[in-house]
Amino acid sequence: MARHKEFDKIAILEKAIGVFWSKGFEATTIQDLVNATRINRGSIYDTFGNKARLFNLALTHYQKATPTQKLLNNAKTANPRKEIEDYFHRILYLHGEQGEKRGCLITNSIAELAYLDKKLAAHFKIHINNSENALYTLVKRGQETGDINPWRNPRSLARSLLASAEGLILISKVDPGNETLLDIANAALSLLD
Amino acid sequence: MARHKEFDKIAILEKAIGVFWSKGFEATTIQDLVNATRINRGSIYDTFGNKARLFNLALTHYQKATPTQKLLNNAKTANPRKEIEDYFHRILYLHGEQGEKRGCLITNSIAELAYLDKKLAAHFKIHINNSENALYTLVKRGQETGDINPWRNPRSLARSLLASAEGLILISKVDPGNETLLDIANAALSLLD
DNA sequence: TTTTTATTTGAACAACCATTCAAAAATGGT
DNA sequence: ACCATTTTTGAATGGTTGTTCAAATAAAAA
Repeated sequence: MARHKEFDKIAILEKAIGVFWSKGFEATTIQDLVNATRINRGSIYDTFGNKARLFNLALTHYQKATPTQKLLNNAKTANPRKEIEDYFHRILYLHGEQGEKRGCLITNSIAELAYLDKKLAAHFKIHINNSENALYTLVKRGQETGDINPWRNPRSLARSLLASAEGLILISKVDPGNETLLDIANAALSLLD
Repeated sequence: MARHKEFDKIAILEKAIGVFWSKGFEATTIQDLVNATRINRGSIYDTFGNKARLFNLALTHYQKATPTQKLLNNAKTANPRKEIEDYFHRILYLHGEQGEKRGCLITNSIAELAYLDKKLAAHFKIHINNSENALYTLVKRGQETGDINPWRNPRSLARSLLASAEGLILISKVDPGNETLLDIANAALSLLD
């Protein structure tokens, strides 16, 4: 055995996420990543392969801490209506007035790369499907307990909730007032009544 | 006076739009634009300035042919409910099954560039505000004629319609089934009842 | 036809891109 | 202390980037 790595892979990955999140994949240069991570170019390649692979790892790691991930974790157990409300409130907190103005890394990447990169597109499709299914599970359960309007088609409702969330995140990038984002979230939630 | 230009500026601009639309701003190279337009690099610079200026012109020209532009033109005169329904139907036609899978140039550009380029961000903000205001005008008019649910706040409703449209366009990029996009549009339109 | 002015052309530019690699440095096991 | 193994380092790679420019070309005006 021999020498250990001097840095924490995950800490580096999280710094890389920050760069990709702000600048997008194409606009991010290896030099940007060197500056942000403060490790040598060679170490980046040695540890993460190349820019595309690092981006993939960044995406996957980023995903673990999103409102959507919490939705996935809680879909089968949590209070359905409250969980959907919390989902929107987390999004509002993240992208609202004092939150991020760089949108969501996944949403940004879908817009930038889904048409060009078939492998990434497949990854994004799975992510969107998972989100839809988590919302579907919650809606269905909420309709059974009577907390959610039982007359709406649960699949359609799940899809439109997700679209509202994505639209909200996109619109948050032009920095509208907080009331705008609140209106969007509340209108989406009003579909539960 | 002397020589005329051999090419049609607008025809060239539309070819450039196609490239930016498919690849985004950063991933598009001048060489891509040379290949697509079949005019010389020098002519591109002579006619359009530089990449950033050409992109601006492309955005502005693209905007003139969007569903949103039609909304802006008709907001004060058209049948309010029908115009909003047509807005979503045009989006469905453009981004649905046999439509574009590259999303909307403006939506894509917001995701890619709004956080990085303050000038573009201001441009996008105006565009979003105009869209919201057109929808607001239509909702208000529809509420007066009784075609649209008068109990909903017209400003909130306009905002959520726009968010649904943006979400629909984003989700269309992962190529879901047509029913998914239809569900989103119908749920948004159900807010008018 | 000649002059004048604009467009077209292709080569050239420096800067920057992602990536590679051999040498140097460092550490755990013997 | 020494060896084996890995990480770290910094320079170098070849290709591509956006942009410029002087010369060649073409056409309207004289």
